[in-house]
This record gives sequence, structure tokens and C-alpha cells, in this order.
Amino acid sequence: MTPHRPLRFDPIEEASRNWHRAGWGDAAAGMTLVTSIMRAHQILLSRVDATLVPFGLTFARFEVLMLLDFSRTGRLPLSKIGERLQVHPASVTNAINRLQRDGFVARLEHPTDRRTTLAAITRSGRRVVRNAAKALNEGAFGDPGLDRDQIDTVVRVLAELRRDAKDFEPSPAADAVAGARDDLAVDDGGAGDGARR
Amino acid sequence: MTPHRPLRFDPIEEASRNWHRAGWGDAAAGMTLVTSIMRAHQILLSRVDATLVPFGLTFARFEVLMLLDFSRTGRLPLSKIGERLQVHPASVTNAINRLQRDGFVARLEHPTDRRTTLAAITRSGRRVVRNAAKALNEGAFGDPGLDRDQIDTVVRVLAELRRDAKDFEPSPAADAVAGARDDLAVDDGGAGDGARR
DNA sequence: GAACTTTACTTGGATGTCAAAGCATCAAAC
DNA sequence: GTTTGATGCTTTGACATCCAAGTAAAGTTC
Repeated sequence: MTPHRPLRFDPIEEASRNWHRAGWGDAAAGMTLVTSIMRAHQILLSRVDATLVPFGLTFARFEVLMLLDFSRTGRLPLSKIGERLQVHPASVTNAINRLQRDGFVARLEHPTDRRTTLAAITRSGRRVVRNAAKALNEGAFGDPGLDRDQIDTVVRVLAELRRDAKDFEPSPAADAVAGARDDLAVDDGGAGDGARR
Repeated sequence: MTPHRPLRFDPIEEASRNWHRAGWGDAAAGMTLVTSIMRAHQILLSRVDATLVPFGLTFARFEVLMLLDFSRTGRLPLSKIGERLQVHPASVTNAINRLQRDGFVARLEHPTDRRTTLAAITRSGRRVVRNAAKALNEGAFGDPGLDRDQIDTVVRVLAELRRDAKDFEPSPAADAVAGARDDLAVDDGGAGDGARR
């Protein structure tokens, strides 16, 4: 993130005062929430990306590799990656292109569905993502600048925001089925470099 | 945002379980915080940008216009805009270029410092940003999908995150001086269209 | 006053986001 | 079996982010 000297006042608090002065008090809380999330995102993304530079990764690509590393077979259809990471298909294509360029992922054809492209993590992809994860765990993830209670509080409230946005079904029963079914989409291994058989 | 059907489970909770299984429990809370903020950012930005489409604005440009609209003289140096919005100088240049292209902002020379470019909001800039603000107040800001207590809680914790990132000085005394001094950088008006004199 | 340092901004490039459109393929309906 | 609808992915383009480098101008130091 751009090195910067602290401002003498909280710019978001100042914006909130301006919102009230403009007569928009009812929406001031929502405006403050939105701009706070925007700034928090920027701070955290900057820290994460800085940590990943030595591994030749960005957070977007790191997430894709983590998902593949955690999957049962080390490979997933691109559509499944987009669904799980909740990004646009074009973003998945972009990330996979770059990971393929760097040798961390290989594209495979689906054995029975010719619409589908499979992304398969390679040996060097596994190596780099595990090393990157360790670096993140020691840095941005291990010490995000808030204590455990604060983290749990924000995570709980944001889970409600995500539920409200229809990210996932609220049923705890649905949770119990989690992860046990999703990468069944990749159930018969094709020959591919780095694919675990 | 890309229309999407809810997943049957919370992908971030699933990621947290994976993190624990990998033996990285100590960092799981931080990882969950980071990915929750990332997703919340995406949800909120998508709502805000969708609201702004009819005004020909994005959130980045909207923020610049709001800052100018709230400033005392309707004009600010680009460096001040970057400082207050906490974005990179190149991002400010980009936003001002687009706002100038659309006639919402004019670039003015600084009367005494030739390094400095002033951005001055135009009449149509004021009109569009106020209409856009109303639309946001009725939509994304007025009903962000959380109740007031939840919003206040998240905002308070994220303020601490921003303070920890040196966004602003923690002193309440500094706050008292807020806003009364910053756009003093633009203290002698130059003739410019839309400039309030 | 000259030399050096800092500041302001722009440009070019890399990155990642999503919308829109298109093509190929598979699924469903008849 | 044919037609229609849905799905998967890619490509293109618009947008915004920041890094790095460069130029011009102001400030500081000697």
C-alpha cells in the first residue's frame, strides 16, 4: 500500500459528519459501513498481496490454488471454482491463464463433458501455495491487527451480510453436507501432469 | 454482481474448516476475517455501482465528486483528494480524467504552485453527485442488510483496524481540528466554471 | 545563489474486476 | 430425432487499482 502519513482526523468519521450536515442522517450509518469496508479491504488486500509478491502470486491467484490444493483430486471445473470463490467466470479464466503461464496449474479436458475445462494443480503449484499459505499465516492472517473477539464479531456480522446477499443457504443442515459433495464433479482422474492418482 | 444461486454451505466457513484441518488453526481467524472482508467488499461495491450506473458514475468517481461537493470552495488539489480518499495518485489522475471527460469536473491551475492541479466540481457535477447520493441513501446506504447495532459494531472495529494501519492519528484532540483546515490549501479562488465564488 | 531533496502529477504497464457477446456443448421438451 | 433452453468458457472492452519511472516545480540546506 502506498506509504502514507496518518491524517490528523478520521476521514470516514468526517464523511459521516458531512452526511449528517447534508441532512442524510438516516443513511449515514450505511454510508459509513460501506466506506469502512472499502478501506478495510484495501488495507488487508495490500498486506496480503505484499506477502505474496515473493511467490509470484496475488490474492486472487492464491485463492484459486488453495481451493485446488484442498480439493479431493487436485482438480476442479472452472465453473466450480467461480462458484466457490464467488467470482465471475471471466475472472476465473483470467486467473487460470496466469497460473497456467506460471506452471502452477494445467488445463485438462473433462472426460465426458466437452464444455467443461478442468484446472489441475501441478506439483510446483502445490509447493508454492503451501509456502505462500505459511507466509500469510505468519503475517496478515496471523496478526490482522485486531484481537480474537473483535475478529469473531466482525466475521459473525459479515456472515449475516453474506447470507442476506444469498451467498449461501442459512440452514445448518446444509452446512453438514458441506464439502463432501462439491468436488465430486471431478470423480474420474484423467492423465495430467501434477494430477494425484 | 453476477446473479448466483446460494451455495448449500458457507464457503468461508468451509475454508476455515480446511484451514484447521491443515494445521493452521492459529491463523484461521485471521484468514476468515480477510476473506469475509473481501466478500463483503464485493457485495457492497456491486450494489453501489449498480445504483450509480444510471448516473454514469462508479463508486470511485462518486467519492471524488462527494469530496469536492463537501469542500468549502468546490475545488481541491489532486494530492489532497488522494490523501483524503486514501488512494494512489495515479488512481486520482484516472478518476479526474474520467470526470473531466464527462464534464463533472474541470482541471484548474494552482494560482501560486505550478506543480499543483486543482480539480473543481462543475454545476453538472454537483447535480449528478447529489442525485446519485440520494439514490444511494435510498438503496445501498439506507438498507445495507444489517441493523444499526451490527453496523455500529463493525464500523467501530474497522476503525481500530484503520487506526492500527496508521490511517489517522488516534487523538480525539486531532479530531476536533478536523475538516476546518484541510481544504485551506485552496484558499484563493481562481476563475473556473462551476466554481462557487 | 547553487545544489540537493521533496512534492505533485502524469504516463505506461501489470493486475483483476465484471458486463456483454459469442461459440460449443449438453439437457430438456416435444 | 428436432428444437429449444441452459451451461461452460472465452474474448473483448470498460473500469479501477497500484508500482515504477519520469518531468517540473517548490522547498531546504549549505
